[in-house]
This record gives sequence, structure tokens and C-alpha cells, in this order.
Amino acid sequence: MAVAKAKVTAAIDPSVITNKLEEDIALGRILPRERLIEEELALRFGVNRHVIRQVLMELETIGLIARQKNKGATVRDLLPEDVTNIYAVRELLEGKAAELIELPPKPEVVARLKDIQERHAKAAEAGELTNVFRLNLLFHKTFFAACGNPHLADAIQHFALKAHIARSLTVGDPKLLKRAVEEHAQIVHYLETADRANLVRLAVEHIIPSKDAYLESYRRRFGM
Amino acid sequence: MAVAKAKVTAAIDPSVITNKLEEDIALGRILPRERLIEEELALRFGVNRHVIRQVLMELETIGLIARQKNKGATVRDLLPEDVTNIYAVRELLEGKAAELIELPPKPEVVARLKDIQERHAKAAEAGELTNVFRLNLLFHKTFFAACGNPHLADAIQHFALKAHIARSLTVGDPKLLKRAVEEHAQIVHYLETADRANLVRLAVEHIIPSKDAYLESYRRRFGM
DNA sequence: ATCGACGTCATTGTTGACAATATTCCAATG
DNA sequence: CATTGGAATATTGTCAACAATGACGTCGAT
Repeated sequence: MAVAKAKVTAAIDPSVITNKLEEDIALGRILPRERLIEEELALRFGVNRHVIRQVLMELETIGLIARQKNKGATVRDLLPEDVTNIYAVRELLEGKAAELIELPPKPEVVARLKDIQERHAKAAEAGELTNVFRLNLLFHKTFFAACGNPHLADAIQHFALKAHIARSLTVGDPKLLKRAVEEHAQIVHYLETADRANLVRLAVEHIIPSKDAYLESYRRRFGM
Repeated sequence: MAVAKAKVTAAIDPSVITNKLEEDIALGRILPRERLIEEELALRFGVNRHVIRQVLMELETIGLIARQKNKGATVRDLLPEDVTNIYAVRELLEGKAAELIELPPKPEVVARLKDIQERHAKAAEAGELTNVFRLNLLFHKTFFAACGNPHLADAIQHFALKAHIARSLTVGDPKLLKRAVEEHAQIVHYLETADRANLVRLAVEHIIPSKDAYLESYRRRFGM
């Protein structure tokens, strides 16, 4: 009995499913107001429905989906004012983190960011949206983790996830993508040159285009 | 022995249990590193173990407890640096909210805050810790909800809950309590007189004493 | 044709049983 | 006496069956 049974089917961690669904929502593969059926998802990921329920609860607290008792879960539909409010908090938090980050940063932090940045740029060039999404996420996570306040970094991560719904509609835009890639390179540059003022400015400005793109897209669809 | 199923019309909502456990942690009835056994809690609240699991997951995302796979849940033990970091975020968020709040505020907001403040003061005088806890929570929630940014208000609420672990050790201190009551009255006053500068200042300063009390208490217990 | 009552189906919520994993305790060993 | 091995126990994790609820279409009456 010492030997564990060989697991034929790889044990799927709930957080893996959560991440996958976040990705689906962020990339617009599941759209706002679209319904998430527990059994469908259970089948798709090859797990029990309870695991899916747990995942859905997580997504709810993150703010990506809304659940109603006995009625199920749907992707949240963010109104322009929601997006404005979320981004107001993001600017506040991310600006603060940029103020706190150690300058000059530890060499390994810069090294990691450079590596991520390059892979992100390549993925963008190749049009691999999934990788672009993941590497962008990783870049920001790595950057803000360096601020020295894990609780602040968590909050930033949390609000970045909330904003993903808003980004789903404009995620494919090559212009936005190109600009994001360039700004990542600039952020690394400001880190290396210990240029606090520009770092803080860019950290805040960096997220604005995606907000504007969403508001613009919303206006276009529903009129002003 | 006797019966235990007194609740024919029960239907206990999970959030009620969550709130009760938050209270227990905040008031120090359950201490850091103490274990939370699912079946015990299920028995205590007269619900199925699954409900408790759900509650524990919520408490985990709030940050009040830590869970390890197959090992169960314990109340989180906040190190001084955690408390410092959490309060840094609180000051940032609550300061911002105070800047955003509409001045002069709507009359009904002031009326509600006054009512809560008076009941809070009475509870403090009577030494009813449970009511003090609840009314203090309600006061802050009502105040920050008035900032006009629900996402910001949520984040504030979230971090206030995280901080509750830290407050559990000093919650009984009459000096702190007296000061909190007075400052609530002052906050209402600054609202009525539309005194933005003082309002922002006090909103930030108001939470500092409980942070300092925790750090002090920690030093005393483990030496400096 | 419109509306509402009603029955059926789809979906979520709840429960108890069982499996997997950690913890505790005790005895055997060096 | 400390340590290790391994049952016995305690606790959490997973599952499948069942109950409750809401969504939807059908049918009859006006």
C-alpha cells in the first residue's frame, strides 16, 4: 500500500481551470452575459461538477462572473462606469507600487523582466494571442511583486483580473499591442536607469489605452 | 443529548456563518494558528459540512485563514511586516476615498452615519464588544460607500477585514475604543462642514492607532 | 391571436457515503 | 532513552445520487 496508484488521468488542479477560464474571458472566447453551465465545464475539463462549482465561486469573488441562486453563472457585463471605477483604483494602486519599488532594482529582477518582455514581443509579432495574454500577465506580476508589499501586489493582481473583461473586446488590436510591447521595454529601461519619475508616470499611463479602447468600443456599440 | 434539530424554518445562509466567524476572529475568540475543523463547525452551526467548506474558502480568499490541502484551515498569523503592509494599502485606499467623497454629502448619508455613530458610542460605553464590532464595521462601510466608486469601497472593505486579525489582540482596549468613538463623531462633523482637508487627514489617521497597538503588542510578546 | 395555467425539461443546490491523506500513538529496536 | 515503523484515528477531498428550483413550451379559454 506504500505505492500510490498510478494516476492514469493527470490530476487537474482547480486553479488551472480557473486560469483557463480567466483566459477564455479575457480573450473574448466567452463573452459578457454568456452563460457558464456547470456540467458542460465539468465535461470539458474532465472533472467533477463540484470542482467546477468551486472554480465558479472563485471567479465570482474575483468579479469576472455573476451568479444567481438556482439560476447559474454568467460573464459579468461591465458598464462604462464600472470600467472607469476599476481603472481609477488600478491607477492608484499601480502608481503607488511604482513609487515603492526599489531603485536600482535587484539585477535578477531586471533579468527576469527582460526575458519576459522579449518573449512577449515575439508572441505579439507572431500573433499568438494566448501567449501574449499569459506573458503580459506575467510581466506585470513580476514587476509589481518587486514593490516589496505583497498585499499591495495582490490587490493589483486582483484588479487587473477584474479589468480583463473590459479588455476582451479590444484584445486583438495590433496598435494597442504594439504600444504595450514598446512600453514594457521602456519600463525596463527606466528601471535600469533608476528613473523614478518616468517609471511612475509610465506605470500609470500604461494601462490607460486599454481603458479608452473599451469606452470607445462601448460608445460605438450603444451610441453616446 | 436531546434534540438538535430545532430549526424547522432554519435555512442558514452561508454568509451569516462567514460573518460570525469573521467576528470570532476579530474579537480574538479564535486566535492565530488555531485550527478550524470542518465537522466541528458544521455541528456548531447546524449545517452540512459542505456549507462550512464553502465558508472556509471565502475566508481564505479574504485572507483571514490559510488552508493547506489535506491539512485543513488555520487562522492566519500576521507578522508585523504583514500588518505594516496591509495598513499601507488601507491608508492609500481610504485616503483616496476621502478625497472622492461628495461634499457636502447627501443629507441621508449624514443622518445614517449619525445614527450608527450614536449606537456605536452607546455600545462602547456599555462594553458590548460584539455590537461595537458590528457598528464600527457598519460605520466605515457606510462612510466609504459614499465615495461613489463601489469597486474602491469593496477594496477598502476587503482590506479592513484582513486587518481584523491584527485587531483581535487589542480590541478590548478602552483607550482605543474611546478615541475611535470620538473620531467617528469628528468625521461626521467634517462631513457636515464640508471640510475636505481635515476629513482626508482624519480618515487616514483614524486607523493608525490600532496598527500601532498591534505592533506594540507583538513587540511585547516576542521582544524587539 | 393573447394570455395564463400547467406539465416537462434543464440546471443548480444539498446530502451522505466513500477515498485519500495527514496525524497520533505505541511498541519494538538500537 | 531516543528513534523509527507502522497501525489506528482524525480530518479533508471527491464522488454520485437525489431534491429543489427556474426556464420553456403546450394547450385551452376567452
